Amino acid sequence: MDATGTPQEPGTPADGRPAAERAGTAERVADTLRARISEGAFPPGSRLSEEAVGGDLGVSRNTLREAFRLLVRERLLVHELNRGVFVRVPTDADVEDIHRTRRLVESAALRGLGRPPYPLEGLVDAVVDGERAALNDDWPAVSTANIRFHLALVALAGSARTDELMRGVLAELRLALHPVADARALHEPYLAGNREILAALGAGDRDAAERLLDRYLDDSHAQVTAARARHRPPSPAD
Amino acid sequence: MDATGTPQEPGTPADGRPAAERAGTAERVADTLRARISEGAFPPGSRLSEEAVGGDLGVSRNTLREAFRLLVRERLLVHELNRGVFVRVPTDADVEDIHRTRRLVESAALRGLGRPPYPLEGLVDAVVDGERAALNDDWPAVSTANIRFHLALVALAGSARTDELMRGVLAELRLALHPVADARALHEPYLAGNREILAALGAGDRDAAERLLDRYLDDSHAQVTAARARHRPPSPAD
DNA sequence: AGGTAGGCGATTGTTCAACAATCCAACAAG
DNA sequence: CTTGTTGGATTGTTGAACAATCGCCTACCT
Repeated sequence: MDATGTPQEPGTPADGRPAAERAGTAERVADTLRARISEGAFPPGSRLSEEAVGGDLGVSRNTLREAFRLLVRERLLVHELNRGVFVRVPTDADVEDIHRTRRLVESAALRGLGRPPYPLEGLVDAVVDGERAALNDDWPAVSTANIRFHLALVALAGSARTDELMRGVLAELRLALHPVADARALHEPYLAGNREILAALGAGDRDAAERLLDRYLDDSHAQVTAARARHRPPSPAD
Repeated sequence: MDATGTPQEPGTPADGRPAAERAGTAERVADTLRARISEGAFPPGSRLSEEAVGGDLGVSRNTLREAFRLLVRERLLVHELNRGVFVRVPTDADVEDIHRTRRLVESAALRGLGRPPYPLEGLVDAVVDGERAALNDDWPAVSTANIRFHLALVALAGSARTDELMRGVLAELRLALHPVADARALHEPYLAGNREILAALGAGDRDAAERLLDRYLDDSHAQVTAARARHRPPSPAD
């Protein structure tokens, strides 16, 4: 009946969340919804009806509403009183704020590094995965690997709270990128960029890495904004 | 019956949250609980019974549970499955991570400043309020002003997401500080420190401000940790 | 014809009551 | 003293009910 509906158990929620303690139904539902949103099953702007989603996932309205609250707080959903919850539609101002935050945090993570060598395993893995995905023309996977690269970069600062901030911000960025179809032109350039940053860090040259990162963020912001403008629904004013 | 219970409407939630859109019952309950926790009505470690709190505030269990989820996500409460929600008891590791985050973000906020002059109104207000509160021996208010000072400092970076991170982190810090009774020894030294930082910024000397801030954070971490150790329940291992 | 008030269906907001699952402390048995 | 059991209390989750609100459609009035 509800073949796709029963919320399967994501041993580890696949997004990297530690899942410190046993999960209740609400958080499992939230995990499921988070995954569906980020993979585009619910495009930005779409409404999530309590009845429809609840029936689909096989949970009651009350439990579902608890899950909604969680996702609203992570800015994946917005809640309009008496109108329901919608998948967030990030604005250009959001994209700008996201990049401001990234610049602040990622730069600071590099600047705070001590003396080399640095523990770069996470970065290496992300770069390798990204390049492999590119060979397979799997551009969503390239995007995921890119996000993992920057998460690993922030992880060098060694702060759980900062990591979580970044996880949220990058999830938002993915949301902002969703309407862009041809992910290739958008993600391909950064494969080389990430490898360069990694190489600089491997050589112990923190300052060079910071300069590269700064350029990366400038490029990213410009590219993302341009791509979004290109893919904006044709101006409805005729 | 529930004289103190009825959740009054906090026009603006007093904590500085913008309250972008109309608030539902759950978020109002969350605001009330947040206030009560930060003012110590619910000390860290205490359990929040659904029945008791729900009856006190005059809301149903379901609505209350929605509010609980919100506060769990901001790390003010912890949720143990089938056991209920408890006011968070920050560990020394938490205090360390909090300071790591503060150092990362606050330093980056200063470093990202452009050319002087800087918009320092928020910082000035916080310093003035703090000094006035000190004259009145109102040390909790001094603590609040100190938090406002550092929030204003981060606000110089101009990122809403960063501001929100900091709001949460500083609320956690207040929680970690709660068991410490004599707030005076803890907060008094920072009055002068904050004024120094403000003076450096007023003079346009960003680097000096950064050095002062760094020293402040070192001091703060050491002092907070020491004070917490002093006020820890006598070690039960004999 | 056109704008407006009002009605109506659908959805959310909130509460209530019920039952299952789990925990915990007290107690009984070995 | 340890172990197992039992029973009460609390949370987890559901389903149903009703109020409040929204958006649309229609009928009415000018």
